[in-house]
Amino acid sequence: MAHWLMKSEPSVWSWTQQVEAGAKGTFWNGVRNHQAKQCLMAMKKGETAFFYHSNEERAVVGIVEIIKTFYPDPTDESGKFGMVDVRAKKPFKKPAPLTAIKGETALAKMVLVTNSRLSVQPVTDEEWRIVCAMGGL
DNA sequence: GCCAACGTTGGC
DNA sequence: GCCAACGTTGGC
Repeated sequence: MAHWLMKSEPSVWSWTQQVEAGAKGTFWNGVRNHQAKQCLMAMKKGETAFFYHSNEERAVVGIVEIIKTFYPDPTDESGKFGMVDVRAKKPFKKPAPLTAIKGETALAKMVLVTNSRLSVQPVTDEEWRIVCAMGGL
């Protein structure tokens, strides 16, 4: 099963809001980048993704689960992009900050490190395991 | 708030 | 089809 990482600015959509959305979850819209779109399209129901707070916080704060696969984003006028639905699965006991991720040599190839601007990205099994451990899981 | 990195747009 | 200009993202 594949793993992912999804970024959000906490001032726009935060982990707290994701948790409040509950088991029903919410749609993850606003992706307007083809690489990110490819990732969204590759996601399968039941797969898991890190929830990363960008900008103000810069840390992985929890895990979300994909509950609905790729479908068109009604807010995209071009009709090219789409979104998935996610629900909060598990919070990190403590956030795994970007600085810690960058300081770990085994994570040097993480997309978060090599292509910081990509908003939805794949995570390898090993990276998943290490970052979960950082988060106290 | 600044700026580097990247993606997109548009003129040629 | 190339590339300069511009806009956006996100780390610092």
